[in-house]
Amino acid sequence: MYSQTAPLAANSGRPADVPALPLNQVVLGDSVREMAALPPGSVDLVFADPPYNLQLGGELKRPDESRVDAVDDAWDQFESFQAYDAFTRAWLLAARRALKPNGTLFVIGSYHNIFRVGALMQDLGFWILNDIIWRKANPMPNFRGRRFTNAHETLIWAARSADAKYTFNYEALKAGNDDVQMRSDWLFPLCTGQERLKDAGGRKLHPTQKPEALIARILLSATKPGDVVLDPFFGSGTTGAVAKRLRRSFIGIEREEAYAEAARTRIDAIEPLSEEALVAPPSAREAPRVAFSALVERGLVTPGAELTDAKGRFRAVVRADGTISLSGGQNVGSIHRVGALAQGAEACNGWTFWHVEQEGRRHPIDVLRARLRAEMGIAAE
Amino acid sequence: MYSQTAPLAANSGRPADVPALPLNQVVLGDSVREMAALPPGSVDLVFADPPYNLQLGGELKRPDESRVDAVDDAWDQFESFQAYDAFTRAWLLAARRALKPNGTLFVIGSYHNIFRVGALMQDLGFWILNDIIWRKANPMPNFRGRRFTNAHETLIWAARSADAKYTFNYEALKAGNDDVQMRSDWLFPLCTGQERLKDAGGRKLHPTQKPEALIARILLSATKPGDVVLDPFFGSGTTGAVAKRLRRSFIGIEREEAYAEAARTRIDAIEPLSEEALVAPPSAREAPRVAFSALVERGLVTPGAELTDAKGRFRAVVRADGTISLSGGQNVGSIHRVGALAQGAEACNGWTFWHVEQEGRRHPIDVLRARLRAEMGIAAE
DNA sequence: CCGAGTTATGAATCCCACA
DNA sequence: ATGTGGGATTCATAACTCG
Repeated sequence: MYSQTAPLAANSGRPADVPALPLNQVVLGDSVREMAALPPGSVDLVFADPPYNLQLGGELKRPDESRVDAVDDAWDQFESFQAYDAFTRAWLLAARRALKPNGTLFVIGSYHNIFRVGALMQDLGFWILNDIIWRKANPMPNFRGRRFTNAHETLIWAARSADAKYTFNYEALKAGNDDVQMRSDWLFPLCTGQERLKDAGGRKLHPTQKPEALIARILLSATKPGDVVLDPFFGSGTTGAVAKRLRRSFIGIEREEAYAEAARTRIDAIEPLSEEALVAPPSAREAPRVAFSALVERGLVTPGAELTDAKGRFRAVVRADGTISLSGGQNVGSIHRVGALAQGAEACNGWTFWHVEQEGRRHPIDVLRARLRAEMGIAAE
Repeated sequence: MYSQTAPLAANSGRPADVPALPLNQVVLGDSVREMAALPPGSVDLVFADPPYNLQLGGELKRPDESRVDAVDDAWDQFESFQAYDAFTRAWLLAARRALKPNGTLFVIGSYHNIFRVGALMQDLGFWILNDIIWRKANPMPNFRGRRFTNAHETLIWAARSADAKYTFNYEALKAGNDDVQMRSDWLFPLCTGQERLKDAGGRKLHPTQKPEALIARILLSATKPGDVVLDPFFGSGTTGAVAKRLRRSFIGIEREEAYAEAARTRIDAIEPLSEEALVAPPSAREAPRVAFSALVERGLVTPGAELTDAKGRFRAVVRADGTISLSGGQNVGSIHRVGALAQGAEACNGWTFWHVEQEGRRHPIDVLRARLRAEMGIAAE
């Protein structure tokens, strides 16, 4: 198919009764059955993005009355937790069989399914190395204001067994991360824009296409060039596209012909990176965003403290939850809103409007924010 | 102990055979037994930081450090996990019994135990609302360089059942977060420095003392002042200290006398915040209902007045009974229904959709409602 | 061509008081 | 318990429109 460092080695020297690996192919079929057809102990990494079993109720609308396009596909419907567990157990066992003794497994999921998956992994003897958080830079908001914005997904990284000598490219990751260790929380945007595959009607081809950057981080962390990556829920083929670009081999299993075909076309168009390009590029850092409540929580401002504007005309009291209340009224809200209310303005930057008196001097609360940012330093991203 | 909004109410009016709540006390004893001794349906929130390295009858090893022969490996793990699951199931059931029907539960854990806890919670009927990531600003590095820096812990927030009407202080959290929704990833530093309790020898008193800021975020999110918070693994008493400061009641259960005693001393020294620093900011949801007809009756809008949408595309006339009629048709109904009809939408918030022109300016009728609410508020005093 | 304004959308377990 | 209807609710990003 395309030049690889070691694809042939993976198939050479096998006995006549052991099937060949379908390297760099999209296999149409059931995950468990097709994994069972692979030679045991033959893949270096499994990346699995199984159905999440979302259990959605009715339809959900945005405040502007537009309808949220829910994941209501048949493949995400399970009768019960018991049925989901049986499904999970079956594919985990098949994946474990396909893994080399020193291979590792990544699974991604949400709170709907990840706890069940993780517990079953432990039951089956997988050895968890890390849980990893994909922090979404641009998650969908919670439209009804009834929960925290669901702004992350969870990955579990596990070795086939506790004593495995697994691959972890520690030095490369650290070098690409401004020379500090790669943490267990990763920040990436959703897969949108040009990267998102569209069908003939211009609609998204697959409801849950993952960003290539996320898969790239995984392959760069836990595989070497030429390694074999198995994805039993191939979908739109992101794993294959990234594997080809990073000069890894892949095996994709996908049940739906439409997805499999789209994935083949997608992967064919990929040009593998040059050998020397396969070093992790340094990641850029962002200015940390700090909320006023963080200042209160951290004790840089104490609840009950008084805020004033620069000239001392308006006064407000800091509350424990990070809101403030305007003196002489019952107006309570954010530093920005209350600042706007005080002035009768439509908007206000509370960070520069409000001041605190500390150590005999009055200074804007923005100074405290700067101090907190400095304290948080590297970790804030 | 200290002034609370409602501690007495929680114990009043109970039948003679129902035990009193040990409010604002540290109970020395076993979590499951002491929770079973509480009256059922009596607490608003449970915060649990369960151990994951229990030595149950010598059977259970630390999940992350057990080094056993490969031969016994799987069996031993199974035994260990089974014991841990039994322990988890027992305390989750006891906590569920102690919770009010609309109460919620927070559990914190790491990849060693959180998957088992989460799966069991689902099995027992808890309804997961969010999983929340505590991102550590200053995590301990991975010294061996064999894994990602373990830079977070996971919290699970769950209601007692799927149909519960749980407390979530959405508006306050948003206002304290620069007016954007609070996300599921929270950044806090570890508990260090002055906050960290020390024993007589100057060593840390408790191995897993949580930062007060983390607990404060939880209580401010999911409880009201005066609510009862139960912590079955009280340890150094962080939950009690934060509850007292935020004027919530607490019940702490701790097995080890040394921790219980240290917690009591710690909590006694806490001074509750002022009421002003804690009163909930007004939320639109909880604002007193004002009917549009009340505006007409009070003369803030006169019958016959014309309403338009923001851009003047739709017009309606106000009727004496508080209904409106769409111009150019015979549609009559509430401001909401007619607004929906005008746009061909399923629903519409008439308060923000319809505008009136008064004193030469066009503003939403919600402004008039706010004015009436203010008048009523003054009249009520 | 550029900038401002508008529209579209993403793995979502998303209301609640009252009759 | 079930149905009805008032009315509360969104953030980041990309694409598109228009002047």
